Formats: sequence, C-alpha cells, structure tokens
Amino acid sequence: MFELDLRDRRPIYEQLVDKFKQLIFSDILKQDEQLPSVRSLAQELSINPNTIQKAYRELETQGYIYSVKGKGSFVNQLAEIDNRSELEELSKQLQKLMREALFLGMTKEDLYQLIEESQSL
Amino acid sequence: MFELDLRDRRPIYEQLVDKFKQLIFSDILKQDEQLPSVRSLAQELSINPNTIQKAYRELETQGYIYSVKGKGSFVNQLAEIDNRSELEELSKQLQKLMREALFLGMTKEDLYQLIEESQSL
DNA sequence: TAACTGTACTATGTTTCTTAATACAGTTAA
DNA sequence: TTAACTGTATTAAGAAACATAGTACAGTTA
Repeated sequence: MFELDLRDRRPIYEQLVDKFKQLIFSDILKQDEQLPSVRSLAQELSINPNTIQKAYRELETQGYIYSVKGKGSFVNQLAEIDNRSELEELSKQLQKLMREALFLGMTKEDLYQLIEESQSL
Repeated sequence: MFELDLRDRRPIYEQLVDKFKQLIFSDILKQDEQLPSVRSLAQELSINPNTIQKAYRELETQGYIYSVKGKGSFVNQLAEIDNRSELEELSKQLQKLMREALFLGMTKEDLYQLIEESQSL
C-alpha cells in the first residue's frame, strides 16, 4: 500500500502526511475508513512507530483524520477540514507553479489539460 | 528587495532559491541582470554569507544563474535551463495541488481564473 | 593598490529528524 | 477475565541537516 521514496529529501513523516492526503483527495481512502495502525504500518515500512504517530498527529491537526484510543485512526468528514486558510494558501502555491510552468514553456492549453486530468481521478 | 519568512519552516537557503526563481519567472529579474553579491545580501538579510552562497550554487546547478569569479552572479538565458525533467515534475506537482483544490471545494472555473491571473504577471 | 567579486575550507553549535525502549489507557474478541 | 490489539506519552540517544564564524585565495575593477 505504501512505499517510501528514498530520493525524496523531505522527512519521512512529511512524506507520509502527503501520501495520505493524496489518498483522501483521490477518494481511495473514504470517509470513516480506517488507516493502518501505527505499529503495523511502522513494521510494513521498516520505520519507527513514533514516526508514524507524528504523521498521524499532523493529519489530525489538519483535520483530515481522527483517532480513537483503543480503536484506531479514521478518515474525517470533509466538513471537519479547515479549508478557509488552506484554500488561500493553495491558490498561492498553484499560481507560483503555474508561473513557473508558463515560464518554462507550457501553454495555457497544457494547463487546461492538467485540470481535466485531475478531475477524472 | 528581500524578506525572510520566519514562520516558514523551510531552510533559509531553500527560501532564497524559491524567491529568486519567482523573480525570474515574473521577469522582475531579467536575463543577464546581476544578482546582489553574496556578502551584501548576507548583510541585508542579517545572515551568513555561506548561506547565500549555498542558494546561489543551487540556482546555478538548476541552470537559473551563472557566476563569474570577481564579477558577480547573473540571471541565465532561458535556453540554459534544463526543463526536460523539470516540466514533468512540475506537471505532477500541479496535478497534486489541483486534486487537493478540487477536493476542498474549488471549481474548474476557479482554476481557470488562476491561470489567467498567472499569465498577467 | 584598494575594494570589490566568487569560492573553498574547517570548526562549532543548533535544530530537526529518527530511533529505541518503556509505559499507560482504552477496545475487542476469545 | 485475559490476551492482543488500538492510540498516546515520555525520555534518551544518535544522526543528519542547517547555519554561523573565521580565514583564505583568486579574479575583476576603478
């Protein structure tokens, strides 16, 4: 289910946060679906359970999951996600990348195409 | 000309690389225009010259600037930038952010709007 | 020559990330 | 009730990345 990219210079827990968010955005992980337990995922990835927990804590802080002691961690309802400031930040990041893409030779049409492909996932 | 974002958890040299690339993409820094010297920018930002140099070295590696001993550092020609693998990576990142934006409630039209705004800079 | 430029190097300190080893509390099924 | 799961917290240690400080050398320019 998961693979760590050793070439990625970002810390492991950050990669995990990113991975899980992508799975949620893509609806591969659905609402209230259970995430792997801290210990099992740590074993599967051969890393320390503390690192998994750090990722889960971050995901919970951002509102993407909720954890229940004794039961596990689960995907949150979309409504629980704080997307006020997040959408603003996202717009900035998107514009930054779009400027870069246009500078490097992409066309508006290329960007339109990317939007279409993103939607069909 | 520059400000460091203390809230930004990324290393300083990485913020600098990002800042300069944005200035280049926005054509605020034009071809062959000279960048601030390592020492003067370090003083302006109250950070160590080594940190500036690290950023410049990274920008040079990525092809965005070139440095001449005794003269200074300058914005490179667009043609010198290796954009083969960079465009591929950019597409992936854009799609990732687009999926996130759509998940959080943005519409296709919102994304179109962002493209327009990016182009008018 | 003096004052700039980039570049290189070593040493040091700080911060962040990761691991390791426990421990405790709540849930669940045998 | 017990055993085996869950999340969570804590402390200690090591490793890696980052930033600073100080010094030095080479090339350019007025």
